[in-house]
Amino acid sequence: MTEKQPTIKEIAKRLNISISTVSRALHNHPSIGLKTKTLVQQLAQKLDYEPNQMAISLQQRKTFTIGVILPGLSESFFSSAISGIEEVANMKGYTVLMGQSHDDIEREKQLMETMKKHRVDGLIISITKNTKTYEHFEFFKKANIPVVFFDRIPDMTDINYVACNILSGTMKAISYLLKGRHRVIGMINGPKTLVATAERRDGYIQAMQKNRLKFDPSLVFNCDLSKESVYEATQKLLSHKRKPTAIVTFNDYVAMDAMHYATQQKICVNKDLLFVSYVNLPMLPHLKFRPIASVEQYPFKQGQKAAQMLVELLQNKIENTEDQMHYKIIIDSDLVIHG
Amino acid sequence: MTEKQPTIKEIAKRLNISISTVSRALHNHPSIGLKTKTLVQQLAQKLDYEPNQMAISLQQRKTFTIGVILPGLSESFFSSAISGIEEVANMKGYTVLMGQSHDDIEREKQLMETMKKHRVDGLIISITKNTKTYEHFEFFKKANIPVVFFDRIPDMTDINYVACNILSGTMKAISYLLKGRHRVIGMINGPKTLVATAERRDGYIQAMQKNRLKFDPSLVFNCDLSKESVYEATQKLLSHKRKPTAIVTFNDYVAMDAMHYATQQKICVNKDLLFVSYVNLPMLPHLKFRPIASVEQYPFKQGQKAAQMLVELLQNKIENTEDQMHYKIIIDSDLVIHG
DNA sequence: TTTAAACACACAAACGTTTGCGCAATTTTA
DNA sequence: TAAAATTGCGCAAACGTTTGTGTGTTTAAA
Repeated sequence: MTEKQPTIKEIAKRLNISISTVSRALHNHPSIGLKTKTLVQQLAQKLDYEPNQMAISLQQRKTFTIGVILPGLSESFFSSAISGIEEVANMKGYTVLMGQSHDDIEREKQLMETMKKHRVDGLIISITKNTKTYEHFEFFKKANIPVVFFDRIPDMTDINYVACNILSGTMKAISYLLKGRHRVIGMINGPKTLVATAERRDGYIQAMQKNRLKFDPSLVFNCDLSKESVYEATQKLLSHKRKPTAIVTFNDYVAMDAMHYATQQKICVNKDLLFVSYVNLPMLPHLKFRPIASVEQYPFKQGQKAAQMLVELLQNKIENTEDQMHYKIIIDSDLVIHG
Repeated sequence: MTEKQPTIKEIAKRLNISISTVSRALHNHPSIGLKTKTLVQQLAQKLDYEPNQMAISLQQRKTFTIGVILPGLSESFFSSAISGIEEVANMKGYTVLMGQSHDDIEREKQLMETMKKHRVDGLIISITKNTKTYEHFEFFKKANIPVVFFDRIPDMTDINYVACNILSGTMKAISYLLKGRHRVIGMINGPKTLVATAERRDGYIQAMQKNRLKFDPSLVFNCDLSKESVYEATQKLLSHKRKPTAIVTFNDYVAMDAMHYATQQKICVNKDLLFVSYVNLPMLPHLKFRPIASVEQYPFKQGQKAAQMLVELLQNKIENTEDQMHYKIIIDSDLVIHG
């Protein structure tokens, strides 16, 4: 019953040959005779031999494991993203060690410790919406293990990241509304800690400038993505002296909450008040009240890109240890109209 | 720049003491003097020393890692589940190695190989909807690494699993409809490979028996969960000689597809035709057409239970290697009425 | 003062691999 | 036929830990 997992030592003993020969035989090393080679391979097969990755990792100082830290898989954005990551990671021979921060900084730090203990070769991380201090990232830098930031990127220089072009996405969203003759457009933006929040704002501003319209900063409110803060922001917009006919929200969840609140206030959503948001949830077409358009950010593709980037960093690392080069990928977003 | 990660050997050298002393000092071993102990710990702190889990795992023949294989994180059921798993796993000091099978058997097998290579201490798996052969699970059994099946469990004896009481959930669902005077109830069931499919059927039968009503097998159709097959099943039900006034579907996604199809056929969903389903997606209240009730399966809780079970197995393993005991947990489901 | 504990530490083996080097036996070349 | 090259394999070190056993001091008991 309690058979131990077979080792190459075991195989060596049974075949009366040395461990090194077994090792080489299993790797098809040219200096091993065909006869012993097949002998070894057959026995290995028979015993269900599977190399011990721990031993290999120790010896090679490489674990073929990448860490992935995301805020939470419950958001479809992130679950798609991790699928993209996993796909290319596995293709390249890496396994993913996963962790969810649940937007808790302490948890984020703790996860990073675990990842370090487990000697992940690299890390992909989408930071907490509250992360303001970045020392825990410095640790990784010092330890010389590459980090790719993903979607939610910190306000640091000298980092690798892949993100979505929120600015242009926002411009598309605003322009779409402007074409629809909307002149008073509210915005429920995200937490100020996120660069994506700033980008939304900038996009709004630039879109207005491009159309030679004046940007009214009193029309944009920040929220922390909680239902309550969304309600509050919505309320403020609804009672604004310039009553908006359309609102751009940080993402679809925010939009849903805002629409809920507006409906309660007897506002006829999608008639008197339009919403445009981000993420473009797959569920959108099935919703009762839905944003009229949503900025698609291609999370799966972003995940793939991030993983590709990391793998590349992992390979370049061997040659140039002193490189100060940093990869930055910004993928395009598109406005998807749901009519 | 390219500083190597510090090791206890490094610490030992700098302090001119032996490796073993450093190791024990870091573990607060009583046989180390207070002076050296603090000396070591301070230096370790200063160097950002983090023990190399690979070396530890090799030495202890234990990785403190558990594998989790799920069909796909895009379904909120599974993303909740993995959150539950991760929560207790982390609490107990384990890290999770994650993989998605995407309902592909080959991928499932491949993932299990990877997990074996990485010497996970245990495995939690929710099998593919197509998995019919079970040899790859035998490997794990032989290797003596515990497996906990989760939600989608194979039709095997001598396994550990946690699942949801689908039978009673179904009975609740059917009873609810019967109370609403529905007498012709259709069922769009899942793939026959899943036990959960059989349980739904049995639940239907038993609920009818309990109410002294005749069960009509011609009212239940199987589908493979794809949109097309759902449409087909719906079509068959709609053209059934006994036209159903309510349909129980395998899960909310199936319900959504079925409702979509029915709507296209000019059926007034939720008036002429009611739906009841399973999973109880968080999005449900926001949908345009939604099942009138859905069986909540508490995926997060199930995940927690599964992880707890695995951890327990991991601990018992030390003492009784020959135990043939198997844990089975069946958690209750509830019918949530959405009115 | 002698003897026995108690203390604080060092040595070395082991976990399962990979890999540079060495060495004998065989084959090829001169 | 002798020298050189090739073939096929073994030895041993190394990766970073943990831990059983040994050993030299100091302290306490007799």
